[in-house]
Amino acid sequence: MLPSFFVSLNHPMQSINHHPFTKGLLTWYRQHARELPWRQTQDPYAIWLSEVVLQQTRVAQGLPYYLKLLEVFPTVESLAHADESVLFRHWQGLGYYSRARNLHKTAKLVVSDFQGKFPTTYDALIQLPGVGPYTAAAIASFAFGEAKPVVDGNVFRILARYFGIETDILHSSARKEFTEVAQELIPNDLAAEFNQAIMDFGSLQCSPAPSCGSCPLSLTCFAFQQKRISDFPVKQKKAKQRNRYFNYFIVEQGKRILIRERKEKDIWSGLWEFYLVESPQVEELESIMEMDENLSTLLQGATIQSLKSPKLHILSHQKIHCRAWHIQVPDNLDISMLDGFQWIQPEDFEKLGKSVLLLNLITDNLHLQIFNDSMPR
DNA sequence: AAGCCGGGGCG
DNA sequence: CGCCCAGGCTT
Repeated sequence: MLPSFFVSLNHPMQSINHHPFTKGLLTWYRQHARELPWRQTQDPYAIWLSEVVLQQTRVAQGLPYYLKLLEVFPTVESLAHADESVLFRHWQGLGYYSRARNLHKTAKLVVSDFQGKFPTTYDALIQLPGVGPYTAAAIASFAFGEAKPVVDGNVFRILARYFGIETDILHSSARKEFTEVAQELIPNDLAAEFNQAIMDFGSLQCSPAPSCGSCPLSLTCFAFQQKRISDFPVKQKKAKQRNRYFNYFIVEQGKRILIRERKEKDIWSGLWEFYLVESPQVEELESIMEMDENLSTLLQGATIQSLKSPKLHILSHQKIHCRAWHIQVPDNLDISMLDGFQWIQPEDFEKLGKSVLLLNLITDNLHLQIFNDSMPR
């Protein structure tokens, strides 16, 4: 849904789109258009080739590959009849190699099922292997003038800023919403130009670090007017789930246990925990001891037994793989206080804040003498 | 809905 | 050097 100042078109066949965004964009493009080789042709084969090469690929990186591929495979027939290994040889270094496989598939398909002529509509193009919503819209508009808007990262960014669209662009519903907005903006008689324009505008003017000072659309741009340029597009921080391996040691001497407060800039800061050794992966006890000098010292003359523990603790952005051991240090062993650690009576430890992982660990091991009657269930 | 595929550019 | 890129396919 466009903001209210958008004058909605009454019928879809209207030929001129008067929206200030569209007018400004096209005016800008006529002064700033990049000269790119695939813009000199109407050949759907060359356009398709360029679009596949440019998927997830910067123009500067894809350009030499496009030129070479078009030279080696000037027609869809030549590509269809080529040995796939030859195609891969020329794709080498470009990445995303399934693109090459699908390119060959589609070339053979176009030759065998379509007499070497590419389908001429968005709906037919999107059926081809390696042709998704973006590429189908690009070919349909550039080669056949169909008024389908391309919606890529540039378009998400530009429309989010200009209209102040708060939708998370990583959300599954975002493509539909942004496509609907773009569909209302694209002029039926200038679809190809509009699509080329919005790509160049995203690359040259409304880039991730935009040049608003020289932008002809800034006067009507929501993000610029609100001084909220950095707020758009809204994009959920991808909280990559990191695997971490926590090895907890319940170190006991007499009736007391060794604990510390988490103070670093990390999860559970301000909460309390047992002696922890974090390892880069699952490790044998011997390896963990080697990693930690203090632990080696503590273990001299101590009895040790492995504990039941929650195997996996899932946080929004981390997976904690947990193992635990119980260490009983002889009363007569003198342990100089470890830096940052302190001894505590279990009943006092009960009063301190702990992570759910640690609470689960305790609950799983209430049979330990040290926890009897001192910890809540 | 989430994971995977690859390079290069950027701060 | 970690982060980003935002297209299409697979699971």
